[in-house]
Amino acid sequence: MDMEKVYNSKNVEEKWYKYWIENKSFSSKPDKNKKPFTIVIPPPNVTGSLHMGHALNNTLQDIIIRFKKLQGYNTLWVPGTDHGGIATQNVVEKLLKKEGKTKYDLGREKFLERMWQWRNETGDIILDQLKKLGCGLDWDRTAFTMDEVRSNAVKKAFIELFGKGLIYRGKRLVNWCSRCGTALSDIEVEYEDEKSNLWHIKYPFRDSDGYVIVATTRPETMLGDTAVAVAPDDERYAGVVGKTINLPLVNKEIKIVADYIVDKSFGTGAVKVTPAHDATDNEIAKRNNLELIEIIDVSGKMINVPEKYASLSVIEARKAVVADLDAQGFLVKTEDYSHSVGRCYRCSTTIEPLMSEQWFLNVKGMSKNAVDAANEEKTVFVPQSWKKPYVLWLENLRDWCISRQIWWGHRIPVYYCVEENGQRKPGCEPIAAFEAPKQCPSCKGTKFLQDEDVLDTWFSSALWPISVFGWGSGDNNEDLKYFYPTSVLVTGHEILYLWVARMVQFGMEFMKDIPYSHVFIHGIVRDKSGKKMSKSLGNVIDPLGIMEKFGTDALRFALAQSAAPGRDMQVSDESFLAARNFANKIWNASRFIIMNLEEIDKLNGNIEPAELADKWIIAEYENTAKKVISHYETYDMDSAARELYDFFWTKYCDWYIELSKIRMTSTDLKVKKQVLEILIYILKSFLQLISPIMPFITAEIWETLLRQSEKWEVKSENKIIAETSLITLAPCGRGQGEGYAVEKMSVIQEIITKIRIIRSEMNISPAVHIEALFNVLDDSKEKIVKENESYIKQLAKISSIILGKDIKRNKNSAMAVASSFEIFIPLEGLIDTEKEKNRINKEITLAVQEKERCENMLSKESFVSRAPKEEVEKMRIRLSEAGVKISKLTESLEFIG
RNA sequence: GGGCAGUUAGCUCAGCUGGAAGAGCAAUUCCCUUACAAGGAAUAGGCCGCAGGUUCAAGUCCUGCACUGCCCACCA
Repeated sequence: MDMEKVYNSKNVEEKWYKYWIENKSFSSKPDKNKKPFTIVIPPPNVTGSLHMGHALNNTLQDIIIRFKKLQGYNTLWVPGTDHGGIATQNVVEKLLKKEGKTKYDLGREKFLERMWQWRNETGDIILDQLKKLGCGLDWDRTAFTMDEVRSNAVKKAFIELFGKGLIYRGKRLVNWCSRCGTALSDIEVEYEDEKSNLWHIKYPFRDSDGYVIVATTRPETMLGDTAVAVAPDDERYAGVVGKTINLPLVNKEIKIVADYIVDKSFGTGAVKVTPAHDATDNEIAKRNNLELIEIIDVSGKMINVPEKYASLSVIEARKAVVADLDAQGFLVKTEDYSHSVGRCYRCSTTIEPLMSEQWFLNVKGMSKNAVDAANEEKTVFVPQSWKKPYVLWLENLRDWCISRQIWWGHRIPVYYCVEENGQRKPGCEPIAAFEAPKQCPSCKGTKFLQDEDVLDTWFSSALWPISVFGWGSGDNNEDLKYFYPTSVLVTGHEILYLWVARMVQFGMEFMKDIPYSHVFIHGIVRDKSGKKMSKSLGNVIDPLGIMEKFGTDALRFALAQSAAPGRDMQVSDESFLAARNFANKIWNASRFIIMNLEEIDKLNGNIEPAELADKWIIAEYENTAKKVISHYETYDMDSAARELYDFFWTKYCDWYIELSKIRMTSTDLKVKKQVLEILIYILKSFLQLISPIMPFITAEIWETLLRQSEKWEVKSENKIIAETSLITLAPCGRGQGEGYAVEKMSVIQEIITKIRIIRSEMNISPAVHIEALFNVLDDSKEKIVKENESYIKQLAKISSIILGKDIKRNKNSAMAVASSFEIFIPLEGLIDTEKEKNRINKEITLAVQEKERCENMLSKESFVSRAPKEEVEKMRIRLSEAGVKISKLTESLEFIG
């Protein structure tokens, strides 16, 4: 059996993923006899390349899926990608630009061909990267939001909503990105603070002297002003409401109106109203029946304005208007001012609110259903704190602008009956249908044109949990019945509204049921200094590089370990290094055991705890397993990872394996076999428990271990760790009732530690075995030491032990006081008296502090009378132990002289 | 403006329903002890953000404040 001295992740990872794929380890079909556990992946964009956020998100999902599989569920994790709408179109447009072309040069059809070509060539890269990450996805089910099945779902959804009258067309103020040339929904706008100015402009009355001063951050829009608004209760303007103003530069008559939304404490208390280019102003206009003048067009150029400003860009117009206002004496002052500006979430271009004819989805009913589901705890948030903002958002939702003026996406399935020349016939209703209708129901015309717009990419994303199971393509869908609703959605909070809320809305609308019962919201991965990772900051850690350098299991473990639900995390090379070291520790502990199996006959799995350490490690393990399982179930991956780390390293390796060496070197193979059975039982259990986090290394060790311990006579289905049920869920039971083992063991551990300290501080070489004498202070503990002398000898390098009462200290010896023993280490010629004095003095200081603390507490009548009896008793014990310690230490100090 | 997190060792973070401050990394000392130097044994390092309150007892519960970060908002 050759195991390399250091864990080599590369070969192992390739080997096992290939094995899993070949054996269809991740595929799942409806099975009435098993409970399903289902996750659908948040589909990465086809433009995506695996970043830390993906790595975290998918590692967490994989941990859940693999854990649930161990628990015996019929698990399914559905993979797929999102076509990514604007983002993807932008990428291809950039490529065209390098060739000196625009999409218009190609035309819609050729451009889409180009898009598909690009998608087919590069769109699956991220899926391959998920394979490297070890994700147990059922690849036969790979879905794409624009493939045929998903497109059918989109059409079906649109047609249904259209039929119910929930989708409608209207001209409204929308968020417009002039670079992308499309409308955006409210949440696709990102606000960012920007330094700018607040311009104070004089608006003179038309029929009398005087003026009002308005303050604005957008002076150019004054060209489209149709009113000035003031607060109804603003005394400064009490007399002027209803008066007319002569709009400077335009020479147009506008009214002064009163509206509650105006905040009299801001600026001058008077607001210029540009209904066609500002959301608030638009509402003021509606309430006051104001005229709407569009002065900015879809390309961001000025229109319907005096000739000298026409066709200027917004920024140019701003400069010109400010200059002219100033020249004509209307500009009162210019203040520095910082305010937030909306930007396109895909290209960062400043968003221009403008009037546009778009498709909207009325979301009121759906939102209410989604809110109810949350309030009835049908959708449970982890952590719970996300429920409130989620509900609040849904409750204040405006209708969703679902049309986009781009080409890449689901074209709106609405057909218009047209004349031969392509003109829409005014009397005929638009028809929503899967395909172009044959005949117009009203005019019997046969020529149709499809709507030019495509749907918001999030429309198809919202259908994802049902479309991946084929909703919209054929009836009697077994998959949908069996797997829907899914079990949990795992996502970062940045798409809670953009995506999560909408899936719930659509799920309630089309399936009358929530899409998932749990929403597990994890944090964002940040860099070492707490900054969000981004290409522009250059602080990105590439997960692929980490996998290459430290191994995939190390990456996964490090991510799991810092993934407290709902909290952002910082990762750095050090955390991956530590995880890599842990993987290596697992590897080497296993290697030690496997090496020792060589001369042993096959093991049968009979566990017979023969001595204290056996009972202790079993008790410790079962305790750990209980906690870890509960942590997995509550998505506390960080706690699970930490618990496993601590158990394995500090309990199993540092103590149990070290102690097992006593029996391991025994010439009696029965003794050796007995301890190996336990070593392997614990190791296997541990490997299973941690396998959801570290699937590769555990699979490799599992196989090697079974091959060696059972001499290949292992049932084939048991070879694969992921395909066995969790043995830890059925503990052997030998650890039960052994709580005392933990206590007894701690007596031994304390003694060993005390001796180690002496060795370390006295600089005694580990090669030198020394003598130890124990003066028993507590009779009840004497037996424990007597029975387990070998442990002390082994781990503290003691050659012989003398145990008894009234044992006195030798000259030239070091001493220490453990809770129930005085320990003497004779150090003829080795002792450094000064050092020993210092050490004992230090101990005394600590003990005195302890004693004072206890006395203090016990002297308080309130404590003694009010605290629980156990606490008072504990304090008394502590006091007496401290007292003994001090007297023994002082005694020995005097002894040294 | 509203809401939500966080503030514990030099760094990254644990500390459950209140009862003697923990881990990893970094630092110091000693050790290649036949699983592992990607390791072992030990050491040092903390007014647990600040101020009050509840309690016999507060890192832990309550209130206020400060700072940091995030989300939301009709920030002219």
